[in-house]
Amino acid sequence: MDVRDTIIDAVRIALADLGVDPVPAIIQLERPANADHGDWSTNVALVSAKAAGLNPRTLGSQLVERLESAPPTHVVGVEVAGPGFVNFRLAESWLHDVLADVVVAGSEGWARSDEGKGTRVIVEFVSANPTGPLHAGHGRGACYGDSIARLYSRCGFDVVREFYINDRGLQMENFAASLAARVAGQPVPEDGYHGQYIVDWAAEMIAEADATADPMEWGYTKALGSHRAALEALSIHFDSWFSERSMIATGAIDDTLAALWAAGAVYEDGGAVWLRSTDYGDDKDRVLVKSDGEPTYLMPDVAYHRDKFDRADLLVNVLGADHHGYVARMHAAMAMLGHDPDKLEIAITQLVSLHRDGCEVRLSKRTGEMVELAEVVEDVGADAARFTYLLLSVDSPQTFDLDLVASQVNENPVFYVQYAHARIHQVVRRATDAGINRGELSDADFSLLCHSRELEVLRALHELPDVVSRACRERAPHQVTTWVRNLAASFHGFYHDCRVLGEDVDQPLTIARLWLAEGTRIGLAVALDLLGVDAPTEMWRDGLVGQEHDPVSTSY
RNA sequence: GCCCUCGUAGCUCAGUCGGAUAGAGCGACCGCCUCCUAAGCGGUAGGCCACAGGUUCGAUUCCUGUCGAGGGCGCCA
Repeated sequence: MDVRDTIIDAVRIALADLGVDPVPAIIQLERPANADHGDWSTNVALVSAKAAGLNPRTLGSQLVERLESAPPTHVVGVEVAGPGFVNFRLAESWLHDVLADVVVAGSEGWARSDEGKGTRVIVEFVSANPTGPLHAGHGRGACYGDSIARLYSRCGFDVVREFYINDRGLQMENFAASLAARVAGQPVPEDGYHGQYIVDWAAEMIAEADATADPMEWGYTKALGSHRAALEALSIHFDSWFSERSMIATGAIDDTLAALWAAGAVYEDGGAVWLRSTDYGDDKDRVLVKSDGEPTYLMPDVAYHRDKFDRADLLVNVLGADHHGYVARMHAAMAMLGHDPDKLEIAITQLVSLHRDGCEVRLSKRTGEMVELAEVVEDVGADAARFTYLLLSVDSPQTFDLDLVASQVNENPVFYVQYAHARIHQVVRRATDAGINRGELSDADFSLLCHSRELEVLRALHELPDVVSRACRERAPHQVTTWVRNLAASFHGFYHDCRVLGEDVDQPLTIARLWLAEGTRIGLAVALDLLGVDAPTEMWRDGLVGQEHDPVSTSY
């Protein structure tokens, strides 16, 4: 049982004994910023003062009296402070119990939960049109979407990663026309795609000497292949690629339109079919079928989401901020089809702006100015790219300075974290060489871990389950990034100040510290896995290769 | 004009489910390798948490407004 639950239960009983009615449903217990305020603190006396008919300080004092008479496990001090906070001081033994919990759970079990209770969730992300390569901006949504999928999995959801392919419509036609024009040696149409890649792909098409190839089909295959390759380079794998065209074949689009008519959700005006999205808070009604009889992008999209609701309990879409306007209309459409719009969660990522040579590069396939995602990954490496994309909250716009990132690859915080992991493996190897093994958990004496550096690492490890749970709930993988940087910092501090091996370290302490390293390894492994970043067992900086090390392993 | 996100140290950003003295990295300055990888550790300097009101015992955090930045407002996607 987590020490917090023990304390909260004791507080609840004490409040009831004092006649506080009602006892608050939620009793907040938090770790004070200031160590002088103890290990854990509750504001319950401030919150419940009115219900108790006492001033907060008095209620706090009475609580302290009660709690001191029968202190919960690990609690060695209770006091009232400030305006009425009740602060708990704990014996270090509570952190030693945490370490035991961590190593018993292992990297499979620690910070894994059942919160999702098997809820089926489809995370749809990237979903870039197959009209050109992915650019650096797509990388953010790609890494973000994959990481929240990992978080959902770890929290007990049943997750499908899905890529929706807009493989028909006006943009596809423009793309095909652009490709065809280049193949024929003619200028690209005004509203076509003007990127260099069109030139390159046209040349490839000619080189393949398949004159009969349909530019749309050839280009579609080419673009999708390039998407897969770029994502693969980031270790992002989709479980499902859902084709817009497939819904024409299955009749899903027609069925959906019929369902909308039946629900009174649409009307005809000026030869077009409109969705009554204003009934559900949208700015204006939206066209589903154009007056020329062609569907807009929205029509198949509505059908697609209807299909997803047949397959899952919760839909999560990752979209760039430039698609924000889409939220209200899709919620409206789902509500009108009888689905709970709250089960369609749309995560908006603020845009990535790219700088190269000191200038901003606008990312647009249509104008042709772009930096390919594959190029970024090649330049900085998959781990640095992923970590960088997941460094910030997606609510903040991100500036990616290619020159800076490329020149400072070795200063990327990802290496700081990975190095902590590599150090752990290194010290274990050294211990093994010296004939020292952690042995059985039950033989270790964790009470020897009382250095402030050691306790700091243990406190960080204790936080991980909460961090993961919250990061999942808030769909905020950057919280994991922040946490793992902090764990790495605590570990490096420990490693610097506390020697694990050596003649001046008693064997029981060495053993206890090896277990601490193992606990840290588990924390790093769990967090890095959630971020999709490798946890290398060794890293050697160029030029620092020791003679006992194989130069081949210099890049981890 | 309306909608979304944001405004925190010189720079890039955490923190904000309301809590006690607001943090990190980079940059600047000063230190630490006879010792498990110095890809490491420590110290100093640096803040009207954009501004103004409101709610509260308590606001950087919640609400309203103002200013500023980015994005959106198409029978494109």
